[in-house]
Amino acid sequence: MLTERQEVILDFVREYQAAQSVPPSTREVARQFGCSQQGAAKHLQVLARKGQLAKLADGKWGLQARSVQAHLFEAPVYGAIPAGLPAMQEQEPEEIVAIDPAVFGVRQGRPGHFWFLRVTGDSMTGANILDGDLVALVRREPRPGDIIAALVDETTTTLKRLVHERGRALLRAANPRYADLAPQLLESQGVVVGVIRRVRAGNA
Amino acid sequence: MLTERQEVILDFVREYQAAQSVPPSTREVARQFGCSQQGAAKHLQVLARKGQLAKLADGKWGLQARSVQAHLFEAPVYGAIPAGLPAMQEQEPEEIVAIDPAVFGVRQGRPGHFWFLRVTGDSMTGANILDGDLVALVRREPRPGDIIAALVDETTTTLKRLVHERGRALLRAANPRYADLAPQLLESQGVVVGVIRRVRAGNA
DNA sequence: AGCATAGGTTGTCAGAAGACAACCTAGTGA
DNA sequence: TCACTAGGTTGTCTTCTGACAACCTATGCT
Repeated sequence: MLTERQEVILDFVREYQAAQSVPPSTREVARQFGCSQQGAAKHLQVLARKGQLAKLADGKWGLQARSVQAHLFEAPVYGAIPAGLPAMQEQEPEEIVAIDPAVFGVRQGRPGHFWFLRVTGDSMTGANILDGDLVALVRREPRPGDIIAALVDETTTTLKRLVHERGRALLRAANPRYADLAPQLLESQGVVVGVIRRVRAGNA
Repeated sequence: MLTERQEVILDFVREYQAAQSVPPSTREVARQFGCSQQGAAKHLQVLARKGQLAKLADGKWGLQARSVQAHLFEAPVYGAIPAGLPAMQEQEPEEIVAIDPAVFGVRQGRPGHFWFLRVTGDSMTGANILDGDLVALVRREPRPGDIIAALVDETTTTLKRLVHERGRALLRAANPRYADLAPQLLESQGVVVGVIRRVRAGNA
């Protein structure tokens, strides 16, 4: 639908508006892309015609506050983090949710600091975390008692509680059907700070 | 800290910016309050000096995008709704959370349509809703199987599942220790669409 | 009495904004 | 070949913006 050129210009407007709280002027867009004011103005008009931008109250071309803000509070949702932490940045999130991290007591951090994992399986039902739930995670050093997203076998991510017993670190599921794990190398991808569950009509 | 006059002007700027995505000009503020442009300009400068507003990239006085947006996605959290539904609007929320209702499959609605209730007690632990959780509710007609915030005795709000048995509507707790309720007059304040739980470090 | 603060006024000005007109150049499909 | 679109150019114009200067008037504190 959008050409490449239009795409990058739209991105610029988005970022500018998120940072400056005010859409860029046509001349600023022009300066950024090394073209004339009219060139930029035409692009913005085209983007507006295609529904990506709107003419705001003061005549400027920009995004509605709703759209800008959606990009400010958004946190990525992953289905699983197959490889190590560095790969997280590169991996495409399954979904994006817009929520203020402060709800979970997390101050706005760098990207990659706060993220969500969609829970699969019933290993944490004892901690009232169900299949399909979204768990909020932060990147920080896990403490005993924390529920963490742990990387085992370097392939899959599982949610387990970190416990210390007889001086050893163990991963314990909150479900008696699962045995403890005593990994050689314990890699934590994040510590659970919250749970979000969508309740559908009339489910059990 | 702020005078009355400054308070209402700040409110106007906030609302204007949330609606228009762009801060009002000094003249628009002046027009709104029936004073001169310079009168408005002075107020805005004072508000900026007091840290409530900032001078934005294009010279306008307005709020940062972060602040505007916080007011867009926010939903009220109530501890309990003592009186009937109409009173909800008037009651002061216990807290405000910023979250996109779309996370729970709710399209942005009128104010009062989407709200949160802080759960007290253990009557819904069987449905994995714990004491201290935030449940997201929407105002809509409840269907059998829904968990609803029900008003009983016209004083307190309780969370119960709506079930139909032998043609009668019952309120059933998700905890065997509580008996079913068969109220004469069933008033639903909202239907649960989601749960938010803040998980603290190392809790059980 | 003296002085700072909140709130207000009128007039004027320079700068920056978007818009318009007119024209150029590839590429693409009928 | 013709028409349409994407992308680009240079001028020029009007309108709106925030800012400045200068001054007025309460209130309230010292």
